[in-house]
Amino acid sequence: MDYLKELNPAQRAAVENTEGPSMVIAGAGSGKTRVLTYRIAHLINKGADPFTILALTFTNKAAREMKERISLLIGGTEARNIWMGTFHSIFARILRIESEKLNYPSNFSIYDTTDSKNLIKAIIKEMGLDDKMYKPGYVLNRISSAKNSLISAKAYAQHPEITADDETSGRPKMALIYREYNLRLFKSSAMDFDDLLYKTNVLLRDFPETLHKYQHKFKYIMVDEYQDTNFSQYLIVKKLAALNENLCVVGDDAQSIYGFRGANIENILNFKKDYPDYGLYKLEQNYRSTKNIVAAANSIIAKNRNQIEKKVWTDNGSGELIRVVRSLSDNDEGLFVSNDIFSNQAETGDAYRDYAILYRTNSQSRAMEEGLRKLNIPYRIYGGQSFYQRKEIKDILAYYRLTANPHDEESFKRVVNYPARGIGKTTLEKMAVAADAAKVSLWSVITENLDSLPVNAGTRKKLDEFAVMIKSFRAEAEKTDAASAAEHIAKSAGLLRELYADKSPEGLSRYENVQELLGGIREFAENEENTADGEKPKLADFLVDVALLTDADQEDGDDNKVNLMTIHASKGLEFGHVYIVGLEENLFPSQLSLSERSELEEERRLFYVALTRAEKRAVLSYAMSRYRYGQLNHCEPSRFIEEIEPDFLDMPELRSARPHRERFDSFDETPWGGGSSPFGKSGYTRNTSPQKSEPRRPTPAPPTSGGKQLKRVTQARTQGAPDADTGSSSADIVTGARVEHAKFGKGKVLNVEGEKATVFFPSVGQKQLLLKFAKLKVLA
DNA sequence: TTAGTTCGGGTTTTT
DNA sequence: CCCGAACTAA
Repeated sequence: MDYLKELNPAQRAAVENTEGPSMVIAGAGSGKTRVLTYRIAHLINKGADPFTILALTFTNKAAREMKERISLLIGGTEARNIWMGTFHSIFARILRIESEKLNYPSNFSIYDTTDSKNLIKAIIKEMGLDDKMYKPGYVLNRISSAKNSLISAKAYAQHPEITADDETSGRPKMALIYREYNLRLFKSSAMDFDDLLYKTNVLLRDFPETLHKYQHKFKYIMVDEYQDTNFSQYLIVKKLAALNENLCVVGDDAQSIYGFRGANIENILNFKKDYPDYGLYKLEQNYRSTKNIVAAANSIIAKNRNQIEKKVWTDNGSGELIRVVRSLSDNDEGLFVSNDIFSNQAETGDAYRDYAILYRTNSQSRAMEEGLRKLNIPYRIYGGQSFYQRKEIKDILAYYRLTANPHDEESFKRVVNYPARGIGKTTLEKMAVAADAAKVSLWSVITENLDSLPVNAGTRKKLDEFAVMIKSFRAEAEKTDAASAAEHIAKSAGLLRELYADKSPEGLSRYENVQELLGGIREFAENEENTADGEKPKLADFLVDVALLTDADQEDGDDNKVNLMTIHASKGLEFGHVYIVGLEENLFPSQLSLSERSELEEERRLFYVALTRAEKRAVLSYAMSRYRYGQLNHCEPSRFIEEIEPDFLDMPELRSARPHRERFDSFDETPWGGGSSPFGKSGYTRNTSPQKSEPRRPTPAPPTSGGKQLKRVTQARTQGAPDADTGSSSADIVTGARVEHAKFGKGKVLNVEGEKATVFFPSVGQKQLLLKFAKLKVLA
């Protein structure tokens, strides 16, 4: 029991009180994972059977890491038997066991978001609805929210408020789409992500003996990241825990960032209603970050209204102030951050893997990547387009899925004519009509009713050949292991040949990706953990989990690389040095969150999460202009920067000058700084400014004191590659010069300020252009 | 039926 | 700017 000594009193209480309901409120960096792992280890040490422990985590990766840590604590291989995983993967597993109760085969497919959207798209088309009104993404969101609130298609159609909503928004057919969508999923023997939870609820509701079975089985239940659970998940947990009530939920309301996906903070706030005699444990000591970071984070989260009272504190040193830096553009931001990592790394000797760049949206990674590449800094991007989302991977997996479950409509449609075998749109439409009329799957149409399909003999033959091929794959997959079957199918279907033929760089990378997938399957097949009764796993076994894997679940490797990811993806991680980039209004907080207080608060929690990832150093960065839809936009610094107690910030540039005597706000009409604006001690410039709620920030101050920031930016630029070829050197572009622009035609330069020029074009009027991007040709 | 091209529309976050 | 979808030519 030595390990108990490694815990502080609060942690230890949470670990030792294993009986009865308890809630652990764990501040950022307070050793939440430690508590969970020690608690489970403790249970096992006290004699609990690992098979009776259910631990629900947010990601597969979290589950895997926790298992490893538990193994280290208790030794042996027992940890392997704990039921630990994400809600989705654990209940998919249970649903496969109990599938026949729900009239599903155990090898049902799992549709990912893309599959779901495609299906909805097809339905909307078949119903002859306007796809501008009924956007697949919107429709899926709506259905998803319904499912996560356990509202069936029938209940949806009868719900007065919901239908009224749909009516007024001009989408009266929503309920019908929902019904048809479910029907089609069922016909395909498929479930979408939300079904995995929804159907589990149905199972536990309609089959009391099954509920009892699992209530008895799971004597101890633990839920990580409880603040991110939705109603559907909440109810599953409540039902399963009802018998023993040995339920321990762990979370932090301040880190709830999945509200958009139906997560419900109320679950945390309401815990005491369901379990009045619960034990409450607050972990408030932060072991991760410096005092400055903890205090800054506290000051930010204090702006939120709804929260459980707690005070996170730390014994760690004060550390550096949090630096705030500004760049001219998104590209400059990339250069600055890379440069700063480069010099800081050289100075501290810390490993590259100790650095993270966090952003709000995936699209921001590009500018960062470019900067890092220029300095030859190794980096790794998490998320973005997940490996499993890539077209070539989805294609090959569709073959595997179809092999395991030929009724899978989305997989069928994806591969029936890939590689091209002359089965085109027209044929597919006829098949869809036939399938709908007979209320069967597309597969049934070509295997059972092919003769009645109104197509010519040639097409019929092609369809039959396709069916024969898939059947042969099924036979192959039955008798050999996953790796051999996977390779056989990839080859026989003509996929590998197709990809190999493409010698373009993208084609090459697609081929490599497929090889990587095959390698992964080989590894899976050789892994002893997956062998059952001395037999190597089958292809179907590989497919069970693959739909639920995401990029974040891929092996980390020991690569020493700078980490790039969205803030969402960074949850639960920590890094010595954290750069939070793109801190601009409308980006972070996102434009879409500004209308509602609750959503703005979620953005703020997101910022809190980002900041609390940092151990010793945090840098906040924003740019003054950024490309969006290929267009340059002016940006304002994020309100979150202002919301931090200034005592914890090192923010020279907000008090000092912008580079040169630049004046970005175009209200100022004076061409070039004749009066050289005396540090806009408000009053001068405020006239036209369309003030928002916030007071206007004091405009630029003396050029001289801006040295620090200025130097960084320019240095970044010079250290990067020499200016991209703009046709003519930017030196020629001076005030008064006549220039030509590809789009706007001829114009006259009114003003040049550093990177930026104001040019007048007779065609479109006055334009602000960044010299680096606008390929201006200087006319004699 | 397919391949190649233009066109229009879209970026929040993910199991 | 980048992608997919619709459109157009073989």
